[in-house]
Amino acid sequence: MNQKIHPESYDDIIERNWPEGIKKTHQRIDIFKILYKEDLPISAADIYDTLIKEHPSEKYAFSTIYRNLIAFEKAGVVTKTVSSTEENALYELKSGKHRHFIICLKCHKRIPIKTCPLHDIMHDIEDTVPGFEVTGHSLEIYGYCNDCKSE
Amino acid sequence: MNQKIHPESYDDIIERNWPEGIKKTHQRIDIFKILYKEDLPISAADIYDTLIKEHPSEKYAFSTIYRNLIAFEKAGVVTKTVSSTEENALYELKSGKHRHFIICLKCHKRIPIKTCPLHDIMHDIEDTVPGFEVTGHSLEIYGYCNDCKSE
DNA sequence: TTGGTTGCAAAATGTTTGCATGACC
DNA sequence: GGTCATGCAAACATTTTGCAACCAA
Repeated sequence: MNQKIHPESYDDIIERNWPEGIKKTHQRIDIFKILYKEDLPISAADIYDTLIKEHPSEKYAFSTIYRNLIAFEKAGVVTKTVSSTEENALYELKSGKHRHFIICLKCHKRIPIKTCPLHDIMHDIEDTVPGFEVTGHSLEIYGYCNDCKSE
Repeated sequence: MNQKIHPESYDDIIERNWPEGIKKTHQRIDIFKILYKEDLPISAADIYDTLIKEHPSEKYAFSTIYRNLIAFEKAGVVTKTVSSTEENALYELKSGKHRHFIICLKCHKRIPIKTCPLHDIMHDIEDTVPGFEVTGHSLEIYGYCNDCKSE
């Protein structure tokens, strides 16, 4: 979602991706843009910091950020995740593509992996618990990245 | 770890499984027994409730529980997990066996699955990010259990 | 005896909520 | 203009920390 295809203004992008039934306020547009530009899961605090950095004259309340992340999530355009390497929740724009991360336990860098290792075996998993209807999964791979493993 | 092989007192079990370098206090022994008997990941609040139910005359502080869970974790006998279906951390005794759960999104029941779907493909995952040294992973399967899916 | 552990209270953290003001359609 | 969203402050829940009293080794 972060590849530049054509010179296209953010206004157009927002226009095409804006969720149904969510009123456009400048705060919501600002938050949406940050999520769009970031492409990686980020925390509410990250969003707040970016907001005040990009719009020093504006005011933003944490409650606004949280309320809107919840609103975006309910509208189906944002995914919330918790991770053992982070002490607070992370949010990302739902891009359509199913994605997992390989995460460095030292520097907490998150690298998306191209394919889902579980894609071909989801049915087998469902069979392991009779009557259970599987709808999804979460997966994180841990270890040490090239920069951190030497120490 | 919860199968009954021989009549064996908890004292013996504690004795054989007690971590190195951790002083035995009755609080720690009580917490350890609860984790041993429970076998599923439980929260600090669950442990507290069980403690005061099983030992109504004793006093326990949450700080003691948290401090000792951290101590057990550092000593390598307890695993802490965070989950998107729970708003607080869960703790379980490290049983040696690698385990994942299939979790109902409605009733939050956690059912261990017998095998690790990633077991045979961990090397492939490591190859997807050059230079990364994979040490572990977390996986949770979500859906609706037999009792909840009908509604 | 003595250093580690406990209970208590208070602090810290991340997140949510109540409410009056303000902004979007 | 009416309704919904915002900022602020306070509430909230979980977890952490400081400290004096206590207990296990």
